[in-house]
Amino acid sequence: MSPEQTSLLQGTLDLLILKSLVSGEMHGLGISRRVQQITGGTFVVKPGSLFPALHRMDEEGWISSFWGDSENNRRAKYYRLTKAGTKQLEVETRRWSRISWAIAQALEAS
Amino acid sequence: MSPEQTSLLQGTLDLLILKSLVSGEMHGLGISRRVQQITGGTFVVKPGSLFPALHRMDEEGWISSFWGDSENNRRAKYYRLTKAGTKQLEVETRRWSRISWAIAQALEAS
DNA sequence: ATGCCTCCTATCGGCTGTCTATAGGGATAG
DNA sequence: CTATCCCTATAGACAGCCGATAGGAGGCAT
Repeated sequence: MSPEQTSLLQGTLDLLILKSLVSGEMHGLGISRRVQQITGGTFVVKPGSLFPALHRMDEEGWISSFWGDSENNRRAKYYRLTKAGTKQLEVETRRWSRISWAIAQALEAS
Repeated sequence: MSPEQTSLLQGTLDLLILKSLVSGEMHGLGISRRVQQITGGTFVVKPGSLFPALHRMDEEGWISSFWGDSENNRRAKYYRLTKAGTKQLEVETRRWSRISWAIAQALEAS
């Protein structure tokens, strides 16, 4: 339906994952689907990008994980935002604001 | 004066360089200064990022270069947008629009 | 002329983080 | 029992930014 999908900019994946977890705990593929949804299909996060990121963020302490069962009755690892993760989301959101503001400035320049 | 300077997102450097050349040909350090200017000091492009990028873009045919003298009477390599570079600037601008739109969507999500 | 500072270009090694491709196990359907 | 999802996972490759470093050449003071 939306054939235009852009590859991620380095550094935006964490932001999108953190944001997608605000609405509640989710398992890996669920996060992937949610990212695709909230970005209007622009970003598609494939397993090879997703899992390394999740593990990294787990080690950073931004998310915590536990095994459970998916809605399709399969073993799935669920992830949840930690307090530190919520804080990190704010940091990255501010970072993004700075960046997008700066580039907008540049593109408006004479 | 502006202590907040963000490191570049991969993929945005080309856009900023192309854009800074719209206002006329410039030498390397001039481009660096101009990028800093049009982004309100948010992005600072250092030599280790700048010159590899310029050489890459030269090979791609987006910019052309020639030696000349700087305003301070030093040898400087000047860069100029090519036709292909102008087109590439449009491509990257559209790409950026898609990306920033998508992330804005994500951040507004409930 | 010597030495120092600024301007300008340039390269190298390292690192982060994404992508492609591949794998495998457990549930479910035919 | 076989195929097919669903879900997690890893390995290898690679692009591209960063810090550090180098060096030539002009200007200026001593």
